[in-house]
Amino acid sequence: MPELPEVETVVRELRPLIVGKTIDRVEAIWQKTFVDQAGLSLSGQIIQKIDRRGKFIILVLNRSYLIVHLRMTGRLSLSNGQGDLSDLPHLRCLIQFKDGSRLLFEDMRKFGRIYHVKEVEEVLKNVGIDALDTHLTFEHFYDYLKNRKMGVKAFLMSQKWIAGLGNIYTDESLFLAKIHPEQTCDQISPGQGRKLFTAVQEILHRAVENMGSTISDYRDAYGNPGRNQLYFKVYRRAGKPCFACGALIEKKKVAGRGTHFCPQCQKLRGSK
DNA sequence: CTAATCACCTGAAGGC
DNA sequence: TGCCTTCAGGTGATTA
Repeated sequence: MPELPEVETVVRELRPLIVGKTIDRVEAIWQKTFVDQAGLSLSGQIIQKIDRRGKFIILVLNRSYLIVHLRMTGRLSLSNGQGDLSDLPHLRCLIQFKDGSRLLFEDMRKFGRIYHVKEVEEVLKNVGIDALDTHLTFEHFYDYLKNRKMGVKAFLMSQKWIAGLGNIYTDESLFLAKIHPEQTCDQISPGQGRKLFTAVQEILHRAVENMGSTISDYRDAYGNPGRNQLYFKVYRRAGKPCFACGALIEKKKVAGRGTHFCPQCQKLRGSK
């Protein structure tokens, strides 16, 4: 479900709602959802701030961290504590605050996780720089690309170098940059690389402005869907005409995922 | 190092 | 109506 823009939307919405709240207790309704590796109590700790890196949400507490990953169908929302929890069949974890309100984690498919750790790196050690981090320059980006024999879609999706892109925004970025998803990284020229770098930023910024994309499950912290799906150029448009050239959009499995691209605009290139 | 497959889960959609 | 297969905004482990 959520990629960087959806996670960013949730973080921005939750920030004014939960920063400053004191935790009373955490209840795991589905055991596997909550992974406690901190070895200290959550009770009495105050949420100092809420941040994000890639698709991870980081709650900074006094003496430890809660790190949330929504995976495919996870949702976070704040409840005033009055509602009936039995109305929420997919509730997996609940963070009860001293003021009576609570942060709910619902997740139909049970892939999502909430980690309680003493150090952020315990969870994020293999996660690269955030795709919208202002410290990420083109030179930096191209250094990651240039000697890699991996396909560019797999590279963008991996999270290891650049974090935040998932299946939707990878396909949309590659279309905007006119690069074939199976293009090998080391065959991407500096000029193409520059186009890809700016395409990624443009696609992600626009998606954040549109409060993310909703295909079926994603909802923000208020339960609202995003509207960026209205602007997809290739994602889920297989068999439809390309907006740029009219050729039919293709779909094939690349890097293990359903991948959408225009065979005319995004040609595989053999050399630089 | 890179790619492919499976595993983890539930539910929706399409074919017959 | 119902059964069966496939697919889904993700990622981690394991196997070639």
